[in-house]
Amino acid sequence: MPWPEEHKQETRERIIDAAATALRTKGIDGVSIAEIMAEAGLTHGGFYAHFGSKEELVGAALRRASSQTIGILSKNPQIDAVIDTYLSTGHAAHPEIGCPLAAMGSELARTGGKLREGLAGGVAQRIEFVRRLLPEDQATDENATAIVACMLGGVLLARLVAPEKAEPTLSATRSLLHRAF
Amino acid sequence: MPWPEEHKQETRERIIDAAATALRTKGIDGVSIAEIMAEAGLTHGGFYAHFGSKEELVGAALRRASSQTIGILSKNPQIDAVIDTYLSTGHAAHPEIGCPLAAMGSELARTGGKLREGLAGGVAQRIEFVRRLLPEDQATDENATAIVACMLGGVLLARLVAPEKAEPTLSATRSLLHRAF
DNA sequence: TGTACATCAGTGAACGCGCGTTCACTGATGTAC
DNA sequence: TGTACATCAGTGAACGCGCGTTCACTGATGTAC
Repeated sequence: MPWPEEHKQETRERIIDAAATALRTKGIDGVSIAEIMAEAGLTHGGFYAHFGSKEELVGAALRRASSQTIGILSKNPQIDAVIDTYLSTGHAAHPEIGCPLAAMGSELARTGGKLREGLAGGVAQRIEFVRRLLPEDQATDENATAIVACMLGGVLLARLVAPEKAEPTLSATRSLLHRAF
Repeated sequence: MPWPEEHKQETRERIIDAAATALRTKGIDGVSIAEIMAEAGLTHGGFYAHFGSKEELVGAALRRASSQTIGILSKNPQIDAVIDTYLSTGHAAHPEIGCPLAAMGSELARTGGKLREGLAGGVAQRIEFVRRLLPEDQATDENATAIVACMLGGVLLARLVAPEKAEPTLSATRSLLHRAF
């Protein structure tokens, strides 16, 4: 083989990373393949040597972004810390490295096909992650689901209000969740 | 004047209504001016006699959709009823007649300019609406904000999970909010 | 060790297509005589 | 009352443009001798 075995795989990873960032910044329709490839240091023509379609890349980037988010939240595996990290000013201000559901949720809710399936799996994983952090007598699917929903809504709303209202919005949602659990 | 005074205004209203529905169904980038005009029974060429740009129409449609949502929620002006109506299966299943923040939230969070300003106003109105419904000792901006955030997140998450998990997701969020207020 | 070669990751021009926007035109309407 | 007219809401062809996708080609690389 004329090229090092892992070379193509590394390029693929670089494209996925670029896509994971760009998609969360500009949305699925807001970013072009050419833009993502340029970000990865390539030209757009080579794209289809790595992925069958834009949708396939979006799926891979979504999984990557989900893993990153759970990874960050896992650094402090306590329910209060997870709530505070997710509902932090930093997260609200930086969708490009944050939760893909908060960054692209309403677009994702509209998609069908393979994207949809991967999505449901990612959400289930997220809920399970939260459930395991709850005290034993509260560790239900129901409670974990409600927490994930409220965290998601808190960050999304913080991004929708006027900038000076972002932190109060996050704080209000944190208070509600801390009071409830 | 060769045409009845109110004729053009009525056409404009029809376009806004068509846009308010189409945008919530397919998103801002997912729907074209031609599509909206056809839905209103017109051809695309006439669009610019009514609006200066697509963005201007989106702004008008957003205000329309927000009013519709508050209108529906106002039918039962009690906090428990509002929570149950917003977090209902019907709302989750019908974004096209529901809350525009839940239907287009992540796209809207990315917009700038005039759309952004109108948005912040709409959200503030929503929070104020909820605050007035709270019992006097709880009627704070903070509490109302947290409730709006959680309702928004609950519906969005219900649309992201597998269909059979939608109702449990809504129910879990309703429980949390009823317990907290 | 040095060179010719086969491989294939990446390049860049090109393709149809649908979009937002523009504009010359049409034809339904109320008004003036 | 009937007719010619001015108005302007709406039509439909056309425009640039950027998109996802395709494909013939290039050139950097490891291998065989």
